[in-house]
Amino acid sequence: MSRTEALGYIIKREREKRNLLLRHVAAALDIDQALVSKFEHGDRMPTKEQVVLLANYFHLNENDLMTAWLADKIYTEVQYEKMALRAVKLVEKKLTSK
Amino acid sequence: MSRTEALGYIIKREREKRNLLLRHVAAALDIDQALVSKFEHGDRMPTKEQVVLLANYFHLNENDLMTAWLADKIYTEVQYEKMALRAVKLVEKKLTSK
DNA sequence: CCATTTTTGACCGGATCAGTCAAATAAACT
DNA sequence: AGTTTATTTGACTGATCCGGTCAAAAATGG
Repeated sequence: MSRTEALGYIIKREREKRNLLLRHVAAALDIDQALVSKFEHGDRMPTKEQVVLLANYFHLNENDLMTAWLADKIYTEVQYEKMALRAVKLVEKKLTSK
Repeated sequence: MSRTEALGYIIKREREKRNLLLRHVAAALDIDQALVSKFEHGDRMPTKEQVVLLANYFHLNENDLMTAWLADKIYTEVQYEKMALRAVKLVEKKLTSK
């Protein structure tokens, strides 16, 4: 139970919109349905490959979903850090000038 | 040999400025001197506790060094990702509105 | 050269994390 | 109510990641 996950919200919303069961998504990714549930709740992160599969399966823009996934990973890493915002801004600067 | 590390540059510069040997820093942190060398080259990351020790040892601002350390960790995670910049900006937004 | 310092590679142990299974809980339907 | 189906949760596992060490190799410099 973590609940900070953008990707989780996205795929859960999409799944419910299409009236699909966890089992269906799980079959498409060839994983346990419990794992899909955990993706949606953010207590397991999908692999990069699974993000691509999820995007295809739900007909979502791959770059958008990948961005959400990456952002979740970063956020998880820095969320309790006092210097989080400064660090993120520093990285942004570095990426921009690359 | 990675060379993207801000923290590594900082402590190496500081160490040389004060004419200290790796062995001295290593003793202060109670670790192998090889590890300190790797910190400087960015192929091992110090722990959070070690960052504090390094800041104290070199009389550097702890928040500054911690920021560099965090930024290095983030950058390492996203540097080869196409969506890195978008993700980082998203995290920044989330941190700002927290 | 020789002594000292730094760097590098191989390896180890612990932590982390995706993944599974089964039990527990929650929805949904009759 | 009870029953079935769907979801969530916890415990556990195996593989990968990463801090750390040691010793050898490569620099540095006197």
